[in-house]
Amino acid sequence: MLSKPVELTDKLDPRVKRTHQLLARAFVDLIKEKGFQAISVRDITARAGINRATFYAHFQDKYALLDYYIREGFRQEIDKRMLNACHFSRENLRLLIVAVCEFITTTHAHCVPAEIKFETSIEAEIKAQIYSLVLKWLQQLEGAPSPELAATSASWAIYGLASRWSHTKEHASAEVFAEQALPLVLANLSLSTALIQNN
Amino acid sequence: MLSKPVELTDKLDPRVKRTHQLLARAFVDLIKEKGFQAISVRDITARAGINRATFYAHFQDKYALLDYYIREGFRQEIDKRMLNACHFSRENLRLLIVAVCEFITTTHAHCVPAEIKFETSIEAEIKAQIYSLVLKWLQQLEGAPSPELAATSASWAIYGLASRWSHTKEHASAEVFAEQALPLVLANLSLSTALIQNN
DNA sequence: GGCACTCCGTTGCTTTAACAACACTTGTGT
DNA sequence: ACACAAGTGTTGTTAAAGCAACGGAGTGCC
Repeated sequence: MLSKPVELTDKLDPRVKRTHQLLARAFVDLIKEKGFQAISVRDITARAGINRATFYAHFQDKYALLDYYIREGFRQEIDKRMLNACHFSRENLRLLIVAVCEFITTTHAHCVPAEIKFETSIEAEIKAQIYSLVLKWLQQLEGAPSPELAATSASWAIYGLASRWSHTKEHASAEVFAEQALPLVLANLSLSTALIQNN
Repeated sequence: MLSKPVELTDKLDPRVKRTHQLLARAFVDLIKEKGFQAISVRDITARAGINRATFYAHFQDKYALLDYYIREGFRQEIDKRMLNACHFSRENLRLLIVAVCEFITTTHAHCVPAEIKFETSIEAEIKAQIYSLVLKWLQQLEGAPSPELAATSASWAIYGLASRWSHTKEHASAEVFAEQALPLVLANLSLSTALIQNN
């Protein structure tokens, strides 16, 4: 169990799915109430109606649950826009930026201010997922030089831009911002525009 | 398991509680959509995310689930008004009538018209619970003659009145109706008014 | 210091749920 | 008449969750 908390969503024991859901729901509720640091594993399991020993059968500690929750949340944000099934395009890259913006704002709504663990976990997880997604896109193109470097710079740039956007008072909509950010990210990708399918 | 679906609410395996809840929730949703008759056990378990074999570990069939759902629903309606913890009084009897009215209206909201199985199950279960509650009250008084007969007539009268009320177009509020019905029920109880604590 | 308290992470054992498979009944249509 | 689907109950086996209990670590308190 400890080896693979990687959700395949389908074909997974219904009991496991339920336990994860219940824990995650109790977790976010408690975070809204007390903040992440103040929460104990006892709190989470009591709220979820799950035995404490069962918690440890699924997650190493509350930090692992946080990571899991963030990972799954962002993955769903990606799936919702069907970006995993798609190829590289200007439009899909734009949607990816929007997805990052929206995920950051929704998680910030839950997070009591200045909980660094929250921020750093989000950053690491989102960048990792952006990286692997963009890398997959670039590898499908086959004309791109050093896709690893390009994916790295893209993931950092996208997260950095979205983070700055979210911390800006009175920021524009995610859609508008994405249009602004898009050329910068495309530049970072250092792709000849010929490779990019418009729309 | 088949012997005791009597919910004690507390001190019950969390897994059992969850299974019951999930089944009940899926059940009412499906009733709203298709009506009771059209539902199969497969439908319920599929919707609830519960294995079909597990269903049969808890309930004999969908009729048993219906009974369980009604029983629990009305029991909660009683608990909500703390009538189980109380003694007999004019006010508590009034609250009991209100509880019956409200329960009937909420369940009718779920029930597609003219499903007799629904109606008859509700009637039987509610009357039984009214009976045992009123009987307990009367036995506490100790001055009441033939409490069994009195409780029987009260349960039939209360359900009958409430049922008539619910089927009347443009009926008054349950509170108003309860005030009307109260003297009739008290008469049925054939108690000397001296025994009744006012409020 | 000693004491009470709370949380942590883990263990052995028990209870419950999942799952696949089975024989059986009840239509439905061709 | 026959296959065919779809639902019903039931079974044996396996995996997950519950549970009580443990030692250990930190915290406050007198």
